[in-house]
Amino acid sequence: MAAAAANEATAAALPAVGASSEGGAQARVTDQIRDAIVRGEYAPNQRLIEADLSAAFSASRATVRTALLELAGEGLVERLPNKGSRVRAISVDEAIEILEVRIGVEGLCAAKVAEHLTDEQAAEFSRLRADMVASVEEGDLVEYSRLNRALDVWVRELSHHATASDVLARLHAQSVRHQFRLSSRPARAKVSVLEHAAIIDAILARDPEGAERAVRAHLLSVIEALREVAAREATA
Amino acid sequence: MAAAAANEATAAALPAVGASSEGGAQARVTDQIRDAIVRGEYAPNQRLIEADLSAAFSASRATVRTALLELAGEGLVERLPNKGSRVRAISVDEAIEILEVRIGVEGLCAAKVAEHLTDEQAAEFSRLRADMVASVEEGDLVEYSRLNRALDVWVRELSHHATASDVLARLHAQSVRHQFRLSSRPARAKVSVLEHAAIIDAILARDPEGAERAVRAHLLSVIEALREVAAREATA
DNA sequence: GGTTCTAAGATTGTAGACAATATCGCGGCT
DNA sequence: AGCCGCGATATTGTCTACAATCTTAGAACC
Repeated sequence: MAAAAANEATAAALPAVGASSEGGAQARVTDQIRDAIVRGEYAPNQRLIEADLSAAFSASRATVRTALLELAGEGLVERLPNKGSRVRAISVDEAIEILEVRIGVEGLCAAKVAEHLTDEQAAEFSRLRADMVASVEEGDLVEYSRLNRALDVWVRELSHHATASDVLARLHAQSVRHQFRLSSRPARAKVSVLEHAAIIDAILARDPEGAERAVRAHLLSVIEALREVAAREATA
Repeated sequence: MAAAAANEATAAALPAVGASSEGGAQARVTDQIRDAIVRGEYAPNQRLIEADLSAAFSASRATVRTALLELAGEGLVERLPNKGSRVRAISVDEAIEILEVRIGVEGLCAAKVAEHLTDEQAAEFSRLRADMVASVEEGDLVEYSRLNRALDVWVRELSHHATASDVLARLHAQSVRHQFRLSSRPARAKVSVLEHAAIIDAILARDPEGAERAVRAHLLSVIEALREVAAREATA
């Protein structure tokens, strides 16, 4: 069941890559390795030996190789020429860099959504907003985390901005591990939900610049929180 | 000479991929195909048949295949499962999308540069600014275009922001063809040089927000120009 | 005449073997 | 004892052959 949830999350994060249901050994192995990395089954910096993966997933080395190339393109795997592949480790500094880039790109998406919002979409956003507030009040952090991702995905989708979506999908996939560290802190959720509400409010008000500002404020806050957590961990 | 210039531009745009000088057939073929695409030797949407490329570059099909995977990761090649690869065509709409994303990311880079500017860097930027103005006054469009790219690369480098640099490199590689359409218009250069000067001025003033605004203004202007050119071409 | 089935051709996907390269440990030398 | 070179091993890079899949052309049929 946990595996199914992880699968779902990954599929939602990278819809462009291709349906994971079928399409030959190629896509299957790629998806399996990706899931294993995202779920943490393979640790950061762990070497990914083609022969081992080949045996583990019962596919030829050529297939595994193709999968690794693909994942390298997504930024999940690092390939050192003649030295092999390994799980790319994202340091806290890199995670912050990713968030900084997301400010601009996600801000753009939010602005686009605010600009072209239909009434039905507005209703959906209102509902999502209410659900997020409720989940935090009830202390249901996993539900809140789920809604969180849903908001991200919606904004991406409704922006109808393929380029931005691609960039965000790639960045998001890389920083899944760090997202996780924050999402489990109740105090963090209380702050975060207000910021998310502000984003939705700006979108509902059909205010592109306001949405952009709200996204920026939220991500800056996430950066700050990440810095704090990192500092605390360093001293501990 | 034109070929050498194109080569240089590509190498500068994607320094992370690896030195093109050596490193096995792998990198060589990848670079050759990339150059061929960027230079327009292979037209957009043209099919890239592995066997053909294999013969053309005297490498095995596996090597070509790996190269195509790599290029797909860079967004230059489109891979349709079981149907082959082709040169990815960037429509005007997509080019505009790319520019919109660049607003945020390049703005971030410019802000970072403005924030951490050293005196030597400031001197270099001043010189570049003067050179740009001079090249436009003399009507030397190819020189101006070169300085243009130099400014972009410098800002990326000096931002010390690996994530943003990667994203920008990828986006830039895809839109080379459209850049080209604008750079050859003298009227455009006269406007563009003012905007570039404004960006440099903000950086020299060590004003991060100003730099971000200047970048945004410039790229919005580029978008507008691209729309105009596209509209003119459509009616013609 | 048009449509659909079929078969041949073209092209990609997969597999396994071999070559090239890097890594690591051991023995000899200083 | 420490360092350097050298060989053994592990791993990736490359090649060739074969299988699967898609595309296209032609013939049979309605």
